[in-house]
Amino acid sequence: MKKQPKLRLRPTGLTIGFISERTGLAPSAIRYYEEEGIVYPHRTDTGQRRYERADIRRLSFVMISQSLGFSIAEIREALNSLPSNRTPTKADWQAISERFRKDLDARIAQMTKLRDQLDGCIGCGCLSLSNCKLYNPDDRAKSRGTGPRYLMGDSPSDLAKGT
Amino acid sequence: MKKQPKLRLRPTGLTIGFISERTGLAPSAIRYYEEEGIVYPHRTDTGQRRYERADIRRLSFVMISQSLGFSIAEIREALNSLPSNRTPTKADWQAISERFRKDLDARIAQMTKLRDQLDGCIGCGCLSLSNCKLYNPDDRAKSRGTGPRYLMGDSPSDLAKGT
DNA sequence: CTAGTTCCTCAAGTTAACTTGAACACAAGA
DNA sequence: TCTTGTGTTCAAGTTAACTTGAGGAACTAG
Repeated sequence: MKKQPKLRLRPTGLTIGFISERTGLAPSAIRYYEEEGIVYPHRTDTGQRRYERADIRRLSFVMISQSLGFSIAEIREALNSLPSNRTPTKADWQAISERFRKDLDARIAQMTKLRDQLDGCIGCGCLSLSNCKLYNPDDRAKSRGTGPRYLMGDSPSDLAKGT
Repeated sequence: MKKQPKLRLRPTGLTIGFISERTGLAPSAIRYYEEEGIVYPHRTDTGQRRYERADIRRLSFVMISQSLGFSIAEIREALNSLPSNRTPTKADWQAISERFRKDLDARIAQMTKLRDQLDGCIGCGCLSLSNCKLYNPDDRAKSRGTGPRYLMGDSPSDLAKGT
């Protein structure tokens, strides 16, 4: 039932379908990543995308990073630190991994702290008070959420007013 | 310049503006939480919402939980375990806090594990291989993301086919 | 009583990270 | 050659968690 992948490679490079199979990403996602400046395939004379082997690793890194909670923007920024003139080496990848590791460490520490405060604080009377430790804006996780989520004193209007 | 809050309470209950000031939530957010089944204020005969003091704590819990990464749906589910016939006690709140703590513990452990694998794995040759530990679906953080994010073998079509 | 503030509803916009669909071009195999 | 199978673009839909705006109604202060 399963079609043999057949290494669609043609002298020009790897097709999007091939990349899709190897990474597990949908072609639409891979095209989206191109719009987002994460991969830059070249085109055949008829306009089809052709990728390099290094792009598989690039996209794999994206997937892993996302599962760790990083946004496309953060990932793009990190990838920009890779050399553009040559294929990234092991050391190049480890350098950017290091940055993410630090961020991860910080987030783990913060969550641990919040978790420890949760037990003591949730049942206490301070829950509605502004001086509760859980309310300390510094201790709050950065809003890694979705839509317009302008948490206290961080609204666009405030920024516009230049306060 | 700042208006004295004046405890807008009226025999009927607390107004949305008062709740908004105490929690820091925008009135629009509070109304949204009502749609989402998180608070159920009663109405005056002219249709205005009136809240109880316990709702402040309820909403505070929502904010804390969100900062810990829980979704509205999860929070609503947790809140549903609170007694509806009486004002929740300290013990009630601690019970639901306990559930979230467990979840937090698990997430921290998972992130720690991923972080530890990241160093060794990011630079190795396995990044593009399907047997890399970082690719193990079980080890992947649950997609807590936003839009349609049907990660490998979890597409709606698969579910529809009843696989 | 009138002005100003607060509240109401409902529809539509926002962000992120993609997916889905239409309409069409190109490529590969029998 | 003819038919699938892939590939391309572009517009629009999706989810979550809200915000913004329009157009009114009601409460409060002076």
